[in-house]
Amino acid sequence: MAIPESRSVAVPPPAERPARGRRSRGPSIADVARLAGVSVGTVSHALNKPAVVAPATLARVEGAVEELGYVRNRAARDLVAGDSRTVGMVLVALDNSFIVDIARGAEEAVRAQGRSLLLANADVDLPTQDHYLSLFDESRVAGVLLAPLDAPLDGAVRVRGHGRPVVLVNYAAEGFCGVLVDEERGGYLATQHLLDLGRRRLAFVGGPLTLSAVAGRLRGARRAAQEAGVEVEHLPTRSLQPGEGRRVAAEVAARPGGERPDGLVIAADSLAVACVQALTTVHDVAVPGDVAVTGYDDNHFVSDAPVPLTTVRQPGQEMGRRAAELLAREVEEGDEHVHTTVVVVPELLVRASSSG
Amino acid sequence: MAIPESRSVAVPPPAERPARGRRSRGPSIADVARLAGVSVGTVSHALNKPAVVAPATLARVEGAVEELGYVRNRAARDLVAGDSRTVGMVLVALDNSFIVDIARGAEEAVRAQGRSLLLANADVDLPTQDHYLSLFDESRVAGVLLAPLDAPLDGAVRVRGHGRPVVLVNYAAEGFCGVLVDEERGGYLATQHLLDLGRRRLAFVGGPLTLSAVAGRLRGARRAAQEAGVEVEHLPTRSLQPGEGRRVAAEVAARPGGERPDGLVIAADSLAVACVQALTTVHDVAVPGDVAVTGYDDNHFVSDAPVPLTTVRQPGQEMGRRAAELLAREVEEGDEHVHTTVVVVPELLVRASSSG
DNA sequence: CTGTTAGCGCGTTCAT
DNA sequence: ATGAACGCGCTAACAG
Repeated sequence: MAIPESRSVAVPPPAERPARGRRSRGPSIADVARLAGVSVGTVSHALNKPAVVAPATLARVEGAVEELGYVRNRAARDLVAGDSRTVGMVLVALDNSFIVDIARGAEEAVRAQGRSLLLANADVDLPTQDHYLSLFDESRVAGVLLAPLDAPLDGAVRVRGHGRPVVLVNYAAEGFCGVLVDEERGGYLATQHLLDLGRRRLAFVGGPLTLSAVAGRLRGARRAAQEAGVEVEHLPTRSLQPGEGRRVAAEVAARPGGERPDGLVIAADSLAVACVQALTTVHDVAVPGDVAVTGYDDNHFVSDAPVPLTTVRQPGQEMGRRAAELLAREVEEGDEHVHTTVVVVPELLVRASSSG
Repeated sequence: MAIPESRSVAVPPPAERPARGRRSRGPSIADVARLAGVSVGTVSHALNKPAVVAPATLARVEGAVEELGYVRNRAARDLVAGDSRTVGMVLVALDNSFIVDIARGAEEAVRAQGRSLLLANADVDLPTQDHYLSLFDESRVAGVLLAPLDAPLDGAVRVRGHGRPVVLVNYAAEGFCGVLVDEERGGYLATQHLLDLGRRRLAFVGGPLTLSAVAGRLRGARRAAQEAGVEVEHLPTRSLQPGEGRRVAAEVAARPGGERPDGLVIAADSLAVACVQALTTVHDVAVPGDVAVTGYDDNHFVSDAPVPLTTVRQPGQEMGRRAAELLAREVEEGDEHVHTTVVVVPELLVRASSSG
């Protein structure tokens, strides 16, 4: 009699390893316990408070960990612990040294707190910024540092609403701790400096004014000028790109001598370097002889530029550090926390573009 | 009769909220289920595959989520899923545009894969690099991208040993997928270019040669020269800092006319910009008239430099993208994966420092 | 379509 | 000093 077909078919052996492309889960604390001949509780103790476990068992556990290549599972640990020692930081972009300085300062301070800092690059895209904010939120990080784009803060508000501390860097908003740089003062310092040099026909170059930093710098320039009893003309730009700097250079050079500014307060180094280069090499206007120029940001290249550029340095690293400290405080204080805003002051760096 | 004291003491009410400084855990899926009047399974469905749940219940669940400010707990989700859609990237440093380009390319490609990219800055410190490698390892990320410092790869080897894919960027090592740039070719291109210009007394500036990238560029320079039947002198530097560039400039300028190189292949823009500036402004040596110069890296500032610098551009963004693609493949293929090294080619950008 | 339930890996009592 | 057992929040599998 024929064996029923359904029985004659060999049962496929259980897959030795997971399906193709699937990664195995790796050894767990239970595997370690089995190999070491102890219980999971003991392994956990050996891992977290080695002091309370007998040296002999400790050694056996360590041996098993080594042999198995065991790695602690952070998801499980965080799940039971209910909190995390990781801080998330979302950055508007990475391509300028100011932001990078902020990140480095934050990194240093966060590590000093015994925490770790994970960075996410929003790359000047609001949806991406919000994506990473949510990722950190869902990951239950201890807190979030955000150097946001100049745009609505819905994502940050939501995270904050979930009770997770969020500290803003280089951006002002109600309901958050924040670290700001005194933009107004930066504009004031640069302008004051040109006035001290005896320059009187001043222009502020930069835009659009929807960039709040630029608007602040312009306000500072106006205040300094007003105190000296002179005017500051505003030469607007559509962006902070070098091309706009070259355009302004041409515009300035084209004016008759008496109407041409003898001092330019420029809102960004990118703009300023291009402007100076165009002025000196194509329009035959001397810097600082005919026109003294200040930039803004102290980008890493401006001291090695053709005409080293006088500029306003923003203390990025300090800002990162302060932000991390504000965050730590907020984590510590919980609900009783009251928000604080730290304002740091920029610094004028005098170089050849204005020191003639 | 006196009531026993132990009974007369009012029992302290259970703490309304956790102890000071402790953060509450926030609402869980169970809270949502309770409020919506459904089971946790249904909530999970509503969250993950909304299609299979009745519109009415879906709405109730969404309402409850909204009202409670519920946030998915990624630790728990990853724990049960056993895998993660996050990729970790450890960067040797953030302060140069090449690395940042790599990070941006990687970010873009990783997002396109439906994954997220988290960055960690090692800040040129090996323990920090290893710390973040372990963090990602414990977090069970899908894989790790590493742009490492020029140092032993123990940490990466360990992570790899745990079965987690690690792709190296800008570093060569056995047992890993990697993306490299052909340094030798970069040196060759720059040197060939100067030879095409008719320059015959060539020098290569840079060091130390323990930097493998610098050594490769020098090899390429030597090969190009050999093919043309000329020699390349090596002018070593102790670092790639601008100061060393100025030092070399002085050294070159001090030589008698006949012994002075008429072509400089310089191993880094930082060095080259400083060298050119010193040559032209302090030593009265014309560039490219007396000496033609090439740099390396295409740092963002060299096109706006005094004398715009001819340089070798490394396709950072492409490298990041390729690395992310290699990683995705390795994640996909699991154990059957065989390591691949992608070599991308640099590109010569001719500018004024050599185009006279 | 919805409810129930069994783990995922770990830290933590509480006994022993 | 060690072990057993519970629960963190969630998904998947299955039962209804």
